[in-house]
Amino acid sequence: MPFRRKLDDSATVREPLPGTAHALNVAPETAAALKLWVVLSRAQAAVSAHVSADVARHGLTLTEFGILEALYHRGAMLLGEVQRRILVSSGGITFLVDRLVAKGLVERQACPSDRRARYAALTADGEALLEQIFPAHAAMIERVVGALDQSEQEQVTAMLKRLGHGAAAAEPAPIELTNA
Amino acid sequence: MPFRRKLDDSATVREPLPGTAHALNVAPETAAALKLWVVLSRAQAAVSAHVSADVARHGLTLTEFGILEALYHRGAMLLGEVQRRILVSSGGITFLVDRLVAKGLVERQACPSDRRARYAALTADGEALLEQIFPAHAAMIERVVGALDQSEQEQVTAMLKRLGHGAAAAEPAPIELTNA
DNA sequence: ACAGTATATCTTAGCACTGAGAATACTTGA
DNA sequence: TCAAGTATTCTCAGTGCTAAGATATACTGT
Repeated sequence: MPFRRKLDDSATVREPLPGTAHALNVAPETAAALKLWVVLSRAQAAVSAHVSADVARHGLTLTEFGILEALYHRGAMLLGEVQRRILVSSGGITFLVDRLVAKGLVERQACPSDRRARYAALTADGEALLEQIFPAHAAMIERVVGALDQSEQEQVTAMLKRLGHGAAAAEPAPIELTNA
Repeated sequence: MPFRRKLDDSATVREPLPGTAHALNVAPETAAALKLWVVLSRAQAAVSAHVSADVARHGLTLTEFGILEALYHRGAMLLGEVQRRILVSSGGITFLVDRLVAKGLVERQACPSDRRARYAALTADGEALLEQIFPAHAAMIERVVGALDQSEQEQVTAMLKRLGHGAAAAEPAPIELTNA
């Protein structure tokens, strides 16, 4: 069910009920910023939809997959490290790891030097699963972002990295995910 | 409570428990695509955190604000139009508009030519609110994306637009939000 | 006219995640 | 040595949204 959105609303003419539209009249630099925000969100959502659908076929959430991927590529990590890397709340990481443990893909391991801390690590099943699905996953992402060629992708990546760091460092209300 | 994250984990040395890290060895074009996806998500999240926090100060969700903004700048719209513009499910738009109606910011209006359809329109209160908060909101976004100068912003916007359209059009599992 | 199909919204159940607080363990300075 | 402060994880209630189905209305071909 590919669902191609129909953009022709030429079907029925429904008087648009004017309802006072306020033309966006702001300085051009403000307009550029606002447009960037909108386009950034839409692009992320569009790619995200594909990635979500892909991992959902294996019964996984995007966030769950993010954890598995992190553990696969970096090995066992403390829950707090995973949390910061995946950008979820402290409650969220507990919940997510619980779920992955229930699925038999991840296990908790005690930290020998700090008894408060716990490691999350892939089980053999988890490793096997990632080994199996990662290549197709990567290929799919490559295809979905294929509207840009590799050098364009690298350009955008570099700029978005600056943008992201700038935003994260910008004055009030940076990413507030932990609660301690 | 600005919460500056401490990135020095030099405090305690906790043996990293190797745990079989799998080096990401893929073709460079695949690596570029994967990195783009990660950076795109992080940048979006970083900006989103600011925008969310900003609208939350007025008791609004990001999505709610999106609806108000759309109605402010384009005038009354059919629920379905708002839905496609804001990218929420059909159930979601009903719920969101209900909430905005309860807050007195939006009202439903019958469509004279199609009795199934309803318009969403700002109330006088809704208009007043947006008139009051929009300028500061726009200024805040301008500041948050300020790591890029205007011409860089325009470049990124153009590329992200292509990326987003490409992704939305890419073969299986495009954005699937309605349920008909 | 009328059946069949498509469209627009609403209803209901449920899920993924957040936020605040709590329990425990580590660290540091007096 | 111990009190105060910090770090790490967990608990639990609440929130914002999605998905699937229901209902009502409109369109289309015969």
